[in-house]
Amino acid sequence: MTSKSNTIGEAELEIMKVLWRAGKPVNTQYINEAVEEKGWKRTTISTFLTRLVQKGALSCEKQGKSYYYTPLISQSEYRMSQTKHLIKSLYNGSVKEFAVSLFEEETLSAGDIRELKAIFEDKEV
Amino acid sequence: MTSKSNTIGEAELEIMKVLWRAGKPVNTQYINEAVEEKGWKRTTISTFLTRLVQKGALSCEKQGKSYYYTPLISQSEYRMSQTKHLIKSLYNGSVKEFAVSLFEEETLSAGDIRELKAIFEDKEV
DNA sequence: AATTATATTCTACATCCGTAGTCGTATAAT
DNA sequence: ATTATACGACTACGGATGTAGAATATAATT
Repeated sequence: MTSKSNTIGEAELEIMKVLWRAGKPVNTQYINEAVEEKGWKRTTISTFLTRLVQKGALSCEKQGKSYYYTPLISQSEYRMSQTKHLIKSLYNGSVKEFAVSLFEEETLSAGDIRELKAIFEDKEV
Repeated sequence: MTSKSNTIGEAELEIMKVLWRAGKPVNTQYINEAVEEKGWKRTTISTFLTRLVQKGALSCEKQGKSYYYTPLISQSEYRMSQTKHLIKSLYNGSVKEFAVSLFEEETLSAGDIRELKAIFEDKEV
């Protein structure tokens, strides 16, 4: 048991996305600027960072004067885990049900589906 | 503002699933039996039901002595909304990115992918 | 060094969710 | 009529999360 809650909240996720996009360790200032449009106070962002570090989602390291943050969970790992969780919790773990649903329900637009179809057909498995 | 939190929790979702599976209004007793393996106390289930009604996810109606519950959100609606949310929040809203990721990352097994491929190829869009 | 600007920590609070105890009432059994 | 049951309402509580003020530490500037 990792004992980590491992749950990244919606707001916290926005921070992770900044880090993933950056692709390199960045400092608080960078993050602050990157999420400026969210209208969060500095201390709010700070709280998120602290909690993410506590959760083991980020590591931070002091370089020079400020802290630099690095994701310990990669975007693809996170995507995977969330997608799996969705399929498990809503589709009885059946990928097939999931796929069928992508079609049958209007989850996706016709364009989306054409796109998907193309991708799948191209792919050699 | 809908003022509804609209967020159905993990445990609450289990109740919804029972209702969806039932396909008809069922009473508390039925629900209690259906989720017996969860080991929840009676009052816990009661709380979930109350909250789900408050959230507008269920309606309840007294018939005879007990309440009968009916989902106000269908399983497919819920599946859709969750899937969309996932794609939006993790894949920049791009279905393409999502699909690519289903392949590239090891989200799905080779078998899963073959299955998907088959489904998509069969489908006329 | 003293002052000012800036960053980080600590503390706080409301809400949501999982979980459940208690109480009152309605129903059934004795 | 009394007692045992079953069920729904109300209350509670801890942890997670979103949000941020206050206090403190650190760095920059005069």
